[in-house]
Amino acid sequence: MPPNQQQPTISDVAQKAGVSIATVSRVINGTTPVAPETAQRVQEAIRELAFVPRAAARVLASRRTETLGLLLPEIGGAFFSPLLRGIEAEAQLAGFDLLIHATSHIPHASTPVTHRPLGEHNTDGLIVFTQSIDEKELARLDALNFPTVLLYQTPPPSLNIPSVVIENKSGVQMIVEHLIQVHDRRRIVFLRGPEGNEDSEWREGGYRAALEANKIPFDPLLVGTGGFNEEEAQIALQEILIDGVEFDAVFGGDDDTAAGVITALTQAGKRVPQDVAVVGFDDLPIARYLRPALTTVRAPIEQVGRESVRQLVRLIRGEQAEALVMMRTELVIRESCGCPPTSQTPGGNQPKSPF
Amino acid sequence: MPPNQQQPTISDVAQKAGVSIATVSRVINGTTPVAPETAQRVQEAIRELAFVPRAAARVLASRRTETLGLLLPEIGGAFFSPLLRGIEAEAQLAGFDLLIHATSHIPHASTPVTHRPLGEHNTDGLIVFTQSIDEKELARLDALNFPTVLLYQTPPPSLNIPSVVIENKSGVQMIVEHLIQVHDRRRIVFLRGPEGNEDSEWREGGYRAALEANKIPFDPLLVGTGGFNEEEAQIALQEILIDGVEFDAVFGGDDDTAAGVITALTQAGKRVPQDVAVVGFDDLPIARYLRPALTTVRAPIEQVGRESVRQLVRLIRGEQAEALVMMRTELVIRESCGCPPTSQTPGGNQPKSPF
DNA sequence: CTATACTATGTAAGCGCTTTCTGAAAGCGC
DNA sequence: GCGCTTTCAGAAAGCGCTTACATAGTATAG
Repeated sequence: MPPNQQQPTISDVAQKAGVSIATVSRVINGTTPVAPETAQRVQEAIRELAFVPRAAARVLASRRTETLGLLLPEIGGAFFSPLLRGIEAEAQLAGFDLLIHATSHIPHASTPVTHRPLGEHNTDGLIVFTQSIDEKELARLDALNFPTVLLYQTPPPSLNIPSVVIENKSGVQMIVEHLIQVHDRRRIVFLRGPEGNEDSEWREGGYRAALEANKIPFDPLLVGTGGFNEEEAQIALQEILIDGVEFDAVFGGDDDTAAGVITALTQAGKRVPQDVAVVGFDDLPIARYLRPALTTVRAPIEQVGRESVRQLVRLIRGEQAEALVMMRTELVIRESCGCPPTSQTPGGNQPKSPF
Repeated sequence: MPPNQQQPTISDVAQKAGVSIATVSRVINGTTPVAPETAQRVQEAIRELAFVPRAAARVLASRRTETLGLLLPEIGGAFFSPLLRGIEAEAQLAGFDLLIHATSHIPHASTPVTHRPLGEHNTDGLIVFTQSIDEKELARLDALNFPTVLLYQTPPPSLNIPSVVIENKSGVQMIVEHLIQVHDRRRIVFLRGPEGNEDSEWREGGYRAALEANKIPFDPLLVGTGGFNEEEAQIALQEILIDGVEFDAVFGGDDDTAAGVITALTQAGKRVPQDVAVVGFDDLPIARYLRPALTTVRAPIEQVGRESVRQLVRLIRGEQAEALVMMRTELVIRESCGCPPTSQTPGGNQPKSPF
């Protein structure tokens, strides 16, 4: 059954403490000094009645929601754990609640435009992950001057929305040059991410730059599409194998891609890294568990999340935010590139959940 | 800068459409039939003004938030990805928004009791993950008759809150008996989860039941604490090795524990599974990547999430919810127990993220 | 001792919706 | 045509807070 007893309101507290509701409000919010003795009485009344202010009423009256919205294409997947952790932690630090919405569900045909799950009507600002809303909606938010920060995506040219991204190109260039210079690989396969994914394009840029810097011609036969997805990558690599294309290394677009690649290679009887070196991008937890352990580029996912909240909070406070924050990436050498195993404790370099 | 132009309100729409605000409200909510022609005019006005109703005002007036709250001890960690996915998807299906809050941050000393992040003041119901709030708060919610569902935790005896859990005991018994009967192991280490964790207690029950059913005496020397955490488990197992306790198998309390165990064993020069068989619980994505691939118990984490939302929605609608839903678990045989490798595609049995 | 300035608190006007109540107009049977 | 029901729409009363403004009481200065 639904809640039966009527919740206490601010008037109940006021009555009990023998003050006006304005005073109760002031005690709760600390907006205006209240005589210590009065405050004390109010606090007691609050405690005795177990009074919790109705959020909707505060929001309506104050026009502040104290809530941040996060828009994602989906919420599962290893990638989102550290991202969510960072965003949640930083939001909490700044005193904001977090409302999360995954956009990629089948929309009910009946859903009217008026029922937007997240927006200016219920949050103070929005963090928008790449590929979660369309450009039109983005333009609307921009026109409204509504605090918005993009994640893993730069704004469309016409819009002026701050964005937080990672240094894809130089990170990829580092790792591909490692394959070329340290391991003497020259026929390096690259598997792209999903269509239209900005990270993927930058990573391809890094890949090409590395080739060029080492005077290796770009060969379109060596490029496939792994969709940043393990199964898709596995299939893509199998096709390349069937086509008989020769190669001695693979740069998967991300770690999931690399995982699929390793599976495909192993199944085809190729040894990793002796026959084919494999490297990824992201340094997800699985990178350490793959055999051989995956050489990859560490992207500070949790930090990216935190940073996006920081920028958003600045926007909400009416301060200036950085137009673009690009987070440093870092080469993580393990074994799948052909380097010898390190003495590093296999299980000791990532924060883990107790569950 | 903050939003500058004033957002349109329901009155603007009413004026533009030449009707009263009541009519606009009726068109938006479909609560009362409105003449098709009038509705049309209203819809147009809404579109032209890009009107989105202020959530706070609706909530305040209607006393429904259409929002579900999720309370977690923390939000990172591989375990939470499928859980969040399930909860988010099902909440969306039921037409609820999702407000998420991780409780385990360092609370500001200044945080007043009146600023509860999630509760009856801003949600229609709460999903409470184990170890995220204390019994007192739970009792308060129960006394309020506020729709609440427990996750991975049964209610304290005095309270009557529905709860969704997994079948720990029989799952564990299956896997431990597999070690005993199929692989002839008799000295099996068990590493407990965090103090007070209910799952861990049930898993210990399953472990003991398996021993008993096979007439193997329980040996306290074989029990340690892994805290459902990779590093802690690694250290715990190292200590058992140092103590010189003899054993031929390990049941980690969960998959993370098993990962730490495998690391510790490998470092100590033990072969898995020849010298020591290792099994886990949960079937997290990493289970497939460990070498040897981890034999474990599959817990339908995503389904648990979905089910908890379903129960909660029933509660919110004033319907009866199941006092306890216990989800089936399932044995997943891979290689770490000593079984031969299967032909199963290593990368093909878990939904994965494209990122 | 009065004018001035605070300080602590109360009064009351909304915030933008939903919903109950009411009434006008239209449809219906006879 | 007359009273009845039915349909559609408006008026207005809140929902439970915040906050601008008013006011009483008290301290400070001249």
